[in-house]
Amino acid sequence: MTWGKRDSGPRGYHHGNLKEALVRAALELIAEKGPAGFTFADAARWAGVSPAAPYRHFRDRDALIADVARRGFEAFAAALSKAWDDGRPDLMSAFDRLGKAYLDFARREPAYYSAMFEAGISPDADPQLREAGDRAFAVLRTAAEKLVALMPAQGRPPAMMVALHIWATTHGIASLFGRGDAARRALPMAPEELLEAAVLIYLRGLGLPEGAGRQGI
Amino acid sequence: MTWGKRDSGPRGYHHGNLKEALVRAALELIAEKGPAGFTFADAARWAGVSPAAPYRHFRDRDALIADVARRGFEAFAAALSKAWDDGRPDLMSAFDRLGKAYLDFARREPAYYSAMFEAGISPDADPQLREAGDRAFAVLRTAAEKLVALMPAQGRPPAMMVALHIWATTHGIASLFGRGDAARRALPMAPEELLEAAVLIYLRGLGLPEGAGRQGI
DNA sequence: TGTACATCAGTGAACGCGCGTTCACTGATGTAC
DNA sequence: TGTACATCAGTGAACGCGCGTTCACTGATGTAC
Repeated sequence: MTWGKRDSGPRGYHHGNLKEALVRAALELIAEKGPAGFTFADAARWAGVSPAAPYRHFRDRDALIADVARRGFEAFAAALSKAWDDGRPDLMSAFDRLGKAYLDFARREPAYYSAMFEAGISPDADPQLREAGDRAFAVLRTAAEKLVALMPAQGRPPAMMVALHIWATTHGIASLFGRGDAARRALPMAPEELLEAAVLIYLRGLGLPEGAGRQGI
Repeated sequence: MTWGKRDSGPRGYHHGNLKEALVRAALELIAEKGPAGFTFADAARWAGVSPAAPYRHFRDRDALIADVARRGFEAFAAALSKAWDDGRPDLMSAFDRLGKAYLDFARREPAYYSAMFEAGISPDADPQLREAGDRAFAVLRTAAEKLVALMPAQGRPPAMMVALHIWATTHGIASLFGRGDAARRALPMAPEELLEAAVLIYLRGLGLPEGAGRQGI
């Protein structure tokens, strides 16, 4: 993707799409310097616009970041949803894809991921933000439900708990090892392998019958 | 703890312990406003000293944060080590204590935890920082080794991997749910319970004989 | 189809502010003899 | 024990800078008739 500052041909007095441009500026700048390392004025400069212009679209810097986070959650939910694909062709491989999609998103979109989880904005600040976040989590939760349903009815663990376990482990791996930035720990294996092994062990621990959820079973 | 700005009696021209005071100031301010939300000048003001004074002790703001992170890792290693207590009286309860100590540290010392994991400073920047970090991780790793040693020799998983799994899960829970600050997700159970359940399931999945590592076995 | 007008989305200059950093300085402390 | 001197750890004033924010303004766009 090559979002230039002026890639949409000649512009006049009006930018035409400043709101979008500011969001892109924020993403660029967060990716470059971290969520705390960019300013409102920076974003305006990046978009090629006067420092007063952003105020037409966002109340302040936090509102801009919140909007970035919201979009991030939406993209995240879409990516997870696509990977999960309703559990096709079989639960286990869908589950595997889901984890990889999670790590992939964190690595490919570190700016979104930062805005979503590390920028210190509360999900309760904005209902739309919260909804988008909930929608992303709902994918994990649905997957956990399908998985739990494979198990014998008695002794089934709560799907919510399973979803939270998977989320925490994946988020932990992503934030400790799975990012492009420096400040990340080195690993003796790929984050994807680490995650896959963790999930396999965990699911075995849940008592999921070996081979359950595999195609043909 | 009540670290006042001038709690050590009357001071003269010399502060006497400015380096320590600056570290405390950083902790206070990080806890208040996040790792990005404090400035060198802020720290000086907090310590009751002119804005030029900190330069006698730290090259710049990053050096101060790195020092805070190093001390954090040292305190962290000590806390984990104490909780682990060489696996006494039995491995499973020591393991349980270890996880709780981890979460407890993240909650009780959010400023340290932020500086260690979220301030964006690379562990490679400073050898002492790296060593302190390694020492903390070594506790987890030792615990994982002892645990793995309980298993039959063939099919033993690598202790390193087990340590990384536990670390990632615990870090994930701590950073998603286990902190005092806002911007954290709500949970239908205590982070400690969530972690304990995750570890139990995981260990079962590793094929650890039920009851192994319990006292009397 | 033209035209008058309202609204929208930018400008650019200005402001007060706090930050990081440097500098010559000075009071306090430690040490050699 | 006293004194001269070196070193240490602060001061305080100053600088240039970029930020956030406001303001009256103006060019561009949309719409009623």
